[in-house]
Amino acid sequence: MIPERSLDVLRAIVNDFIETSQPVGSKALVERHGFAVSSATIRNEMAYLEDENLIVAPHTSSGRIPTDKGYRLFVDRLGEVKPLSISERTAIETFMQGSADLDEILGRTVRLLSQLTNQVAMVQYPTLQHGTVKNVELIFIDEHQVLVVLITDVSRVQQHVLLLSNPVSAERVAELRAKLAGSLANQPLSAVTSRIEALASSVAPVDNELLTALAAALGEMVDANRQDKIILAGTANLAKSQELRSSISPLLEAIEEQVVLLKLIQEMQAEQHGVALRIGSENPLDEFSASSLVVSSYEKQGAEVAKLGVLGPTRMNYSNNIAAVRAVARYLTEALGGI
Amino acid sequence: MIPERSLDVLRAIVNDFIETSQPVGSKALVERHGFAVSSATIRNEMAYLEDENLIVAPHTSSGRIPTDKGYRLFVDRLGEVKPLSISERTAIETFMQGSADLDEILGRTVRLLSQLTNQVAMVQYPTLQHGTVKNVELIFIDEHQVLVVLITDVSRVQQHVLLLSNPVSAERVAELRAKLAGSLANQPLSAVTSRIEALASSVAPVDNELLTALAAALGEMVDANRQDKIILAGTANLAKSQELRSSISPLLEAIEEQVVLLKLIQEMQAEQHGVALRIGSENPLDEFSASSLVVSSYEKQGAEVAKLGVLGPTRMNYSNNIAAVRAVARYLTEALGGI
DNA sequence: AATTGGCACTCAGATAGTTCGAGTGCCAGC
DNA sequence: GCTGGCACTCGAACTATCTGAGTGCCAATT
Repeated sequence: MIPERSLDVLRAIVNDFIETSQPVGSKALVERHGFAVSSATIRNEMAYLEDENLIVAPHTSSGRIPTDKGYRLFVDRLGEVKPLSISERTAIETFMQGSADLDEILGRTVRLLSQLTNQVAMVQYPTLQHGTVKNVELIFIDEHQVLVVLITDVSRVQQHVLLLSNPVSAERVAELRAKLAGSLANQPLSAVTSRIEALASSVAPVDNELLTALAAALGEMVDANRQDKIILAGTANLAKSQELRSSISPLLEAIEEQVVLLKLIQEMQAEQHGVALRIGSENPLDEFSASSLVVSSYEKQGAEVAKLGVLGPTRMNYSNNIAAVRAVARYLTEALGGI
Repeated sequence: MIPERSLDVLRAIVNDFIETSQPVGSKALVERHGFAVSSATIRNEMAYLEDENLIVAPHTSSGRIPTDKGYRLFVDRLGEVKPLSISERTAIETFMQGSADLDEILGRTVRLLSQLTNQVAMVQYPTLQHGTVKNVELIFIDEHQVLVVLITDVSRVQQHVLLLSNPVSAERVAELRAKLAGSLANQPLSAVTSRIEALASSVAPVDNELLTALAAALGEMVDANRQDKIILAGTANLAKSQELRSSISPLLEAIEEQVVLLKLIQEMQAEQHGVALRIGSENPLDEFSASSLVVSSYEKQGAEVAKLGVLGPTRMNYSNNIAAVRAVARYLTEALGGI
């Protein structure tokens, strides 16, 4: 077990390093934190922490900086998540106010999170494995085009235009719409495919092309719900961070390649505070070995729907960012309750 | 007028500098381009070009690099737009194949353009100042929520959820939908607001909240058509360019701030080759003073709908990029003809 | 009049030496 | 167990020197 005072020293080192981004030395530590011992004693502590791989000296006889393991211990045991300031709180509230549309809410959320943390913020679109159909609409555009709109229970609206080689009449579309609505309303998404198949027998053969196209489109929409896109904000913050500057290009590529990022945040499990963390080399991908991820889930009607979080250098203000991510997730959950 | 040989020298300098990104000297020029004169003569030419502000020496006695004015002269008079290679052509064709959905087409387009040019690519969503309404749909979600769907003549589909404080019945919504469809179908977008006002007198006062909300929502959607969003791809390429590296953060901010970027490309006018160019300091914004923009319009049914282009360092391969932007704009126009 | 060879000159970049000081590790003494 | 003291280390900053690519200019050549 690591003694209490050593932990105090580690905490001080992490805090100072986060603030100054300079390796921190024994003397500065004593001065800034009012330790009741001399710098020599702190040096001994530091030697011990270095043995434990919690801190490291970038070169002989310079101050120490935390290792990933050190940050990990810090967030697990030492960081108090400080509550947001009042101004931050009101910022969140005003930011979230008066938006009804899912796209707009998520857009605001991601910008808000980026502003609060000064990091790259990301918000995943709600996934709906266990969602249900609220409504399906067919809209006649012209005789070769029909618009399908799928509305799910988080007020997510998806649309797709069907292109038909055989002409179809507005009446037929209206007819099919009625059948469809009756058959699919309030069904779980997983049942959509089989329901449509069941419908196939009850419609006139002329409508077969339409129905086939419909089945394919709805299948795709349901799939798209399973693993969906991420929206980003504040990528410029990456370039501001000294430590990520050198590796910024592969990082940008990785986060632009949504699949990678989705997989990454998907497999993160919430720890304490209801927030999931990946620090530096804990990330499976090399591109992320100098970055940390702070991720939380948000909910809609009591069910987890997707994740949001921030990405930044390992030298980030964890207390702040954890608090911000948690708060924003909570506000987003709240905002989604209303739609 | 600038003599022919001086122009040859300028062309050689631009080409070499684009290739090597090193200042180019008189000796290297003679060697690489088989000029039939000695390096001393070339030096005289270079002194002349420098007087004309077409090239500049980063420091006394190093080679020269083109100025923005030099690039401008190059693209206006000296660059042949080389046709794309066959492999590039087929890449475009396969890339564009088999997509029906506007979102998907534009998404593919922007990634394609980024790949072809190795720059940041951007595609603006179609704007519809002069568009017409194809269809308006009201979809009953529950008694406090109604979904409005607006379909315009480029198969652009926009949606918005209305939140109502007073409950509304499905029947009323259906009723209003019928009226709405009759009143708005095939009307120009600009007429939407007045049409809705006209409708106000003919509906029961109970529906007033719905109608007001509807008017607001449609107004916003029409507005959104006027100046709409841009999608980006390949931002990682910014970081790869040596010359933009230092100023990458404000640049990222500027392009993430869509409004700025939209305004910028909006006011660019096509020059020769049907492509608009802004080179370095020709851009009104300081953030862009080290970058060039290559922009083209694309069309839908013979009318310009929006723009696309690339952003990169002033030291970019203009011949290539102009060709790529032009070709992609053409293919996109073609692809949009089908939907 | 244009071109050329020649030459002095400039300056960024590389290499090397020096100094400075923040910071360390360790030890003897409290 | 803590502390003051001290020798030691090494990056950063500064200076000096050298090198070579490249220039500008001029007198000689075509």
